[in-house]
Amino acid sequence: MEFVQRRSGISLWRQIADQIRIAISNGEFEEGGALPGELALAKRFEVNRHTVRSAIASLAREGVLRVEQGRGTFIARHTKLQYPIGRRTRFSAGLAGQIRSLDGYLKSHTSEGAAGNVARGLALEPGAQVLRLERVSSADGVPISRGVSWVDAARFPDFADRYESSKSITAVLNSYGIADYVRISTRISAHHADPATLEDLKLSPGAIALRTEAVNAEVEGQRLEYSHTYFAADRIELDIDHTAVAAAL
Amino acid sequence: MEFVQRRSGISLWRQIADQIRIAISNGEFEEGGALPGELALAKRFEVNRHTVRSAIASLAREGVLRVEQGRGTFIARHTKLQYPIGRRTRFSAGLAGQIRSLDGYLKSHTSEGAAGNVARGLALEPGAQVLRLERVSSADGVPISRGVSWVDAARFPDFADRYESSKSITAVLNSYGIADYVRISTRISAHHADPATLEDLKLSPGAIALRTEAVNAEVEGQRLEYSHTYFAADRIELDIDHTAVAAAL
DNA sequence: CATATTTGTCTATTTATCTAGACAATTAGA
DNA sequence: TCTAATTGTCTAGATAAATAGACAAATATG
Repeated sequence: MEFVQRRSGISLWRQIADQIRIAISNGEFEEGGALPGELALAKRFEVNRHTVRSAIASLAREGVLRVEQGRGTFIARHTKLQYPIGRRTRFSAGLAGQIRSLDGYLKSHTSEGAAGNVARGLALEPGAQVLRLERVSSADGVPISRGVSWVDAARFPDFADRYESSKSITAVLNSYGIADYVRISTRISAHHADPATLEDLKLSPGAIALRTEAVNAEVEGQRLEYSHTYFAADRIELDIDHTAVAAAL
Repeated sequence: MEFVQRRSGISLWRQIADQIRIAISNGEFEEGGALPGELALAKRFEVNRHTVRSAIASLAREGVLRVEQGRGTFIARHTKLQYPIGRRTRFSAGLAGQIRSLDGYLKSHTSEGAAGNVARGLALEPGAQVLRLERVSSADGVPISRGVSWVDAARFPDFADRYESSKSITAVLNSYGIADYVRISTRISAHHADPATLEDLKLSPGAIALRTEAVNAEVEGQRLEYSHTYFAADRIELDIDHTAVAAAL
């Protein structure tokens, strides 16, 4: 937590806010503990006190800091959610115990021809008809992920209707007689969030989206679902337990 | 690729550059294909032509775009490296075939008392003496990751010296008589890169670091190495193959 | 209660970013 | 060779970000 660059396209207050956020996330401050004073921070970053105040104000708006006149500035929120990924990944089960409520809504569902990556993921011919479902999930009222899923339209003709009533991929697959499924592959990347993701996850420009590209299949290998999921990187991290994968077999 | 926000702490040219980068990464343009003209982009983003030019100039400096007066602006680079992660993850082997050369250097090595997370990762008592190695790796001359590894100082007293000559964790472990090891867990998160990472990976402020926190152990479970690795998110993505994990058993 | 320390608010100034317009230089094609 | 379309360069002005300083308001402490 030391330097800021000028003329980089990122305002100084934003760079400072990012560094404070990282420091908190690294555990350099206790939850509920005090941040150094505005004058101390201004000296440390070699900027004006007002610039530090802008950074603090933005973190306070996000709920990361709590400011009290005459007393100081305090760390309000600390931890990220942990989303386990493995052969037995299930969206809702993974976060159980970490949050009080998990809800989501189906934002849109359309039928379309499979693009290259979708066709590859589902092992279909390019152009084959697939259903595209877009959903947004929130934990305790805070949006955490935006997901786009594709399934074979021929095999799951009314997938969207069934999803709308159950709100769970697992339940819908069960209703089609699929008792069990496993994840075949997960590809992870990170990007600056695109406008659609910024809006759905209520993020501000420059925020980071952790993206997973995943394929779920029946135990015998028949492809079921291909998905892109965008997580708000400042609210969640992905936890891959290789031993659990082995045990699950 | 549509909107930019003012007063967000991210300059307009930077937001536009990020969105163009995302569009290229999503495959919306052919490699070698032309970007829309500056006037068209200015209209699309509802900004002045000069603002678009700033965005293009920064992407050209990075080597993402190539600008030719009178002709247009073209996509110069396209693909990201793919770094496989699984129970048998090996740093150097994973990128074989994707790049011509892979080299790294040991930036520092020190001895220190194990902090909480390090002690947990290595299953040692907090405060136990551990070696801390910091290394930077480059593929074809472009830095792609910065890693910090910790090992038990009692068990591997001259780990750093051996690493310096072989430049490979696997080789050093072999030299200690450890023929095989497996990855127990990987935790993945994404952050704005901190100043040290920005410098080591030659990134500009606002760039994204994909971070893995990993534990490697002997097949019988004895902990060997705990590490934090920061990847330049615009140059590489992580590829988790759950089936390969199963096969490796 | 007096004092030091903290955050809050105001004004003014400087610096950086963005807009606006004009015209030059290069290229491709009719 | 002429024209249209592209990127390159320059000047000027408007808007936003950052600096500088003064003082108010709230809090904790001796």
